[in-house]
Amino acid sequence: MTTQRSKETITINDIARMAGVSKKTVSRVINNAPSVRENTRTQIKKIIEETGFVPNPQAQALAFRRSFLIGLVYDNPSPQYIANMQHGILQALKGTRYQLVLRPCNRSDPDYHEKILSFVKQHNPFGLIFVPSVSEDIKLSEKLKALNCHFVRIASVDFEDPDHQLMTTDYEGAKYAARHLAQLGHTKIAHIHGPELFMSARQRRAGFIDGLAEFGLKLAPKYTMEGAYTYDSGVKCATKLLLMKDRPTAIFAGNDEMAVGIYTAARKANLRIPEDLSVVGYDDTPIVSRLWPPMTSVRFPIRKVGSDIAKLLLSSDKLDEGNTASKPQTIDLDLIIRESTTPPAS
Amino acid sequence: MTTQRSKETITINDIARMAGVSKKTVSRVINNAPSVRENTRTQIKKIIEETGFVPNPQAQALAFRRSFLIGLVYDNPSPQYIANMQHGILQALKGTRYQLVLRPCNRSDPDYHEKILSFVKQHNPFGLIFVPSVSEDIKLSEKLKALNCHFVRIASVDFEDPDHQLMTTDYEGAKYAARHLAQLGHTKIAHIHGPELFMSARQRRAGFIDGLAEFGLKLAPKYTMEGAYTYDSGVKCATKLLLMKDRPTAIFAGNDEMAVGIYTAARKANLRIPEDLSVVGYDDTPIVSRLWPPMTSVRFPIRKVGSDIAKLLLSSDKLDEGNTASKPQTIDLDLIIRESTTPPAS
DNA sequence: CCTTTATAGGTAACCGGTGTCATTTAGCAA
DNA sequence: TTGCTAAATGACACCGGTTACCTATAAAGG
Repeated sequence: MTTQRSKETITINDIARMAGVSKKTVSRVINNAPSVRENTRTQIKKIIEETGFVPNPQAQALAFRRSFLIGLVYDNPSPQYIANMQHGILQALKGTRYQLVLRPCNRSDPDYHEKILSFVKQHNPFGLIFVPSVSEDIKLSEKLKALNCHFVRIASVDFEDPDHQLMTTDYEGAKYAARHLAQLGHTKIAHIHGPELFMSARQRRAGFIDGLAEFGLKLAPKYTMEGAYTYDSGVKCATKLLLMKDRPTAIFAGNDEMAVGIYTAARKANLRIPEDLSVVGYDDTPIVSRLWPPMTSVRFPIRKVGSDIAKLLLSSDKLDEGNTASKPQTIDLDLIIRESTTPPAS
Repeated sequence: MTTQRSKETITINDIARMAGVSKKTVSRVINNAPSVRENTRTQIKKIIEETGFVPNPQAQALAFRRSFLIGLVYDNPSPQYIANMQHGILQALKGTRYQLVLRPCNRSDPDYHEKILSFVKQHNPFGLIFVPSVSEDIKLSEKLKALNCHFVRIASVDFEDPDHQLMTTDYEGAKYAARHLAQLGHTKIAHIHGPELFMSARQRRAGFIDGLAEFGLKLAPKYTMEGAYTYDSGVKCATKLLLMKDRPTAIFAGNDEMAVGIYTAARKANLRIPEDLSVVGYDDTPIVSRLWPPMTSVRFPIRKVGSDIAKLLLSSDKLDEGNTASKPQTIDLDLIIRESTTPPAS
C-alpha cells in the first residue's frame, strides 16, 4: 500500500475557513443538524455548493461507525434474476452516496451466518438487502438486529416483521397462472414447484392450488413434482410427467428456468407446444420470449422490485432530507400470455 | 445517522496492550513492515490470530487514503455476461478483504468520465476493473493514471499498456468459428457482427475473415451486417439475410444474444436449423444449450476471465504476501460444437 | 574501551470527519 | 438597562488506524 498525498481534495476545514466558522458548524450543516442560524446555514450551503465539496466517506464511516455500503445478499443461482435485481437497486441508488456491494452466500455452508455477520461487523454497511431464498432465513435476521445494521428483504409474505423490513408476492401470481389454464379448459394440469425450502415455492404452489380450486379443479399429487428451480431439474421432472400414460396437457413451472426445461423435455418426447402441451412459467425473464414458441409467464417485475426495496432501505436514512419515499408495500404482477398456451386438444 | 457504540470490537490498542508493545509495533506487524524482531513479530501474530483481530477497514482507508473497494465498471447490457463476470471476480476476491462494488456506466452520457473519476476521488477504491466496451476507452484510462488508482481491463488486444493492465482475446475465437463452417463445406457464409464501436466486434470480424481466408473463402460484403449485440438486432439482421434470393447457408453471430435472434428469424422464415441454416454464436452463455437445437458457440470462459483479471488487479497489492499470482495473460477459447451446424444441403 | 551505525521500538501528530460539553450570543421579560 | 434562558457556536477529544520522526539498545569498527 503506497501512500500519496493528493493535493486537490478539499476538506471540511477548508469550508470552515472560507465561511469563517468552526468545522463543527460545517459538520452540522452537512448533517442537517439543528442549532445553526438559518443565515449561517445558507451561507455555508452556498460555499459547499460552489466548491463542490463532498465529505470524505471513509472519515464519516469511521466517525459514524457506519459506512455507505449496501450489501446485496443472495444465494440465487439465476443470473437473470440477480442481474435485473442489481439493475433496479442501482437505479434507486443513483445520485446517492451509497455503493452497492455484492455478498453472494451459500445457505448450505454451515458458516454462512458467520460470514455475513463478520462482513457486517467489519465493514459496518449502512444496510443489507436480502433476496430469496436467503431472505427467508429468519434466524439470520434475528442475529442481524443485534448489530445495528438496517436490512430489508424481498420475501413471500408473512414475516412478523414490521413494514420496514418486508415485501410480498407469489401467491397471487400463481393464481393467475391457474386461472388462465383452467379457463382454457385444461383439466389434467401439472405443477413443477421449486424446493420446499423456498417460501416462494410453497406460496406459488398454494396460489396455484387455490386458483384451480376456483374452477372446481384440483392439483393431483401425481401431477405435482418438486424441482430445484434449475433448468436440469425442469427437464427431469417434465420428462417424468410426459412419460406418464395419462400425461398432463398443461404444466405450470415454479420459475422460468424450469419451464425452459419443460420445452426441452417436450421436444425429446416429441410433443408439440402448445398443441400437445401448454406451458406456463414464472418470472418472465427475457429468455422466455426468445424461445419458440414464446412462453406464457407470470411477470414478476424484478427491476422495479429492486428499485423499490432499495428505496425502502434508504428510507431508514434519517439524514436524507428529500426522503419522501412512500414505502412501497406490494408488487404488481401480470400474466403475460404468449404462444405456449392453448386449449387442450379436444 | 444514529451512532451506537458497539462494545465488542477489538482494536489495535487491545492487541498492543496484550503484547506489551506500542500500537505502532502492532501496525508494523500487520503491514509486514521491517524493524520488528522476529520474536516479537511471531508473538504479536499469535495474539492476532487468537483474538481474530482484523484491522478496521474504514480507519485503514482513511489513513492509507485508499479503501478496500474494487469497482467493476461496465456498460455491457448483457445480463449473462455481467453476472458471470461478477461470479468470477468474486471467486478471486473470496478470502481477501476487498469488496466488489458495481459501477455501471453509459458511454453515451457526455459526463460519464466525470462520474467515474468522481467515484474514484471520493471513494479511493483500491482499483477498477473494466470490461468491454468501456475497457476500450483509452482516454478514460489516461485520466485514471493521474489518480493513483490501479486498474485492469479486459479488452481485445493491442493497447500500448504494459502487461499489468491488459488481456486479450476474440480474434482467435472467431477464427475457430470460420474454420468450422468452412470445414463443413459452407461457402455462402454470413456474419452479423457487433457495433463498430466495440473493438471486440472488429476483432471477431477480422478473425472470422482471416479464418475463412485459410480455406480460400471470403466474406461477401452483402453477407456482412452490423448488429447491436442485442437479440432484437439479431432478429432484424438475420431476417434480411434470410430473405435474400441467394441466402446464406450459415451465419456466424458476434455474440449469443444475436445468434438467438437468428433462431427466431429462421423460424419466421420457415427455415430449419441446422438443415437449412447453420448457426454459430459467440460466448457460449447458458442459454445456447437450452435452445432447440442446442447451438454451436465459441466458448469464452467469462468466469475464469473474471477471476483472472481480479487476480491481476490484486497482484498490485504489495501488502499481500502470498501473492504469487502469476499474472495470466491470455484467454483460452474453445469452439463448442452442438447441433446447430451441419454441412449445407448439397 | 569508546564511537559509529543499524535496528527495534516508541511518541506524537495526522487522516477527515463527529460527539460532548463548555462558552458565547441572542431574545425577551422584568 | 439588567437578568435569565435558550439557541448558536466552538474547543477538544475521539473514531482506529498510519506516517514521520525520535530514542534506546545492540552490534560493529577503530
